[in-house]
Amino acid sequence: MGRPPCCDKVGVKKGPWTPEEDIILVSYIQEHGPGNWRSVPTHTGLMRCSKSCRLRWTNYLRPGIKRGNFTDHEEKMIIHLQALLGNRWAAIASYLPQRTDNDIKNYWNTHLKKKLRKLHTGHDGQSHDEFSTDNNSHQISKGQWERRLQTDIHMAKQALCEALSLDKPIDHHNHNLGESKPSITTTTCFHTSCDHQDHDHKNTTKSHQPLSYASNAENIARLLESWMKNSPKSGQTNSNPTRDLLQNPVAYQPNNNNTCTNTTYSSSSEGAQKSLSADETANLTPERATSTLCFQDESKPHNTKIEEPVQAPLTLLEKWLLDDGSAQGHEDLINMSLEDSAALF
DNA sequence: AAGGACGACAACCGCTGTTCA
DNA sequence: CTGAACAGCGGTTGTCGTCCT
Repeated sequence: MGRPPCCDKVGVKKGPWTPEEDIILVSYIQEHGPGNWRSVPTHTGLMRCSKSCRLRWTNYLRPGIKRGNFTDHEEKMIIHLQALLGNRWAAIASYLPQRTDNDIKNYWNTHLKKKLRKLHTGHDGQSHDEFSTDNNSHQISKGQWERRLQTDIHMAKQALCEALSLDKPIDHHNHNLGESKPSITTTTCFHTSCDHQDHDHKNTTKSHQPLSYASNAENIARLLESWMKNSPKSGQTNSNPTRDLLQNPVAYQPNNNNTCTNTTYSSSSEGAQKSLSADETANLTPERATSTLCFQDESKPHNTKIEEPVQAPLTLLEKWLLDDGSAQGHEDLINMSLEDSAALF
């Protein structure tokens, strides 16, 4: 009955990951793709819990992750999305495909919370901080839940309508939906979202680099750099894929690798997609649809169920999601003042 | 220069919903 | 149908680096 245990707690290593472990993990995922985390520790010999492996991959090693400084644009996105969605970091992260929920959460807790508190204190001299859950949550909770309920109903209706209109032509921006393998579009997608996100931040050089696996190679190169510093000789134990990767990262771009299919790698950015419901996906703007659809995860079967709707019932968000001229809506959202977003609650 | 305070971030913990044997 | 394991998520903690006194 049931499944075999995930991992026995005895002898499981904790704490920071070493570069060696990272490389082992990446090598393994290179060959087998993400997913089936349970088998990862046994197959790799890593003394880590499968959960830890998954987290390490999703939060740090997977392709397409942008690390380091958040741009103003991203910052504004986070602030407004947090106002709309609350602390639903995964949902927020789905709007920032290159950032992980953990990253966003950390950034919020360390930077933005403070920044906003300061800003609010500066405004009227007293700190009524809607972002510290203590003060305001009681006041807003009722209305918030009512709105959420309304949205749930609305989204459910919408999903039903869409489900019933089967002959309805597929939305122009969903042209990728039927494709089983997103393939090289991953790169394109990243470019698209990059270009959009960094519209006004052209001096953020890294974000314009080709992403797909190259981005991961960037990660690996980084970790290897420190690894080499620490223990140069241990590199000899690497598996071939890793060495190949290090010597020729381009060879590990999805198209060039037989064992690692396009799907495997483009799918590995599950975090980017995971929180989007079918509805959301269906209503995405072209660029967002492209950038998210190519993150379909093979390890995570197509999610046909209706996930929880975005609990941002607000016309602005709906407009953003639904409008043909979504770019404008997007900008509206970004340009919305903090007071506006706070006023939504 | 020392050490305490603080900030940043990676990783862990615990809970919940889903999947599978 | 049941229960164990998986996967995902948000909150919290631990550790390391930097700043300040």
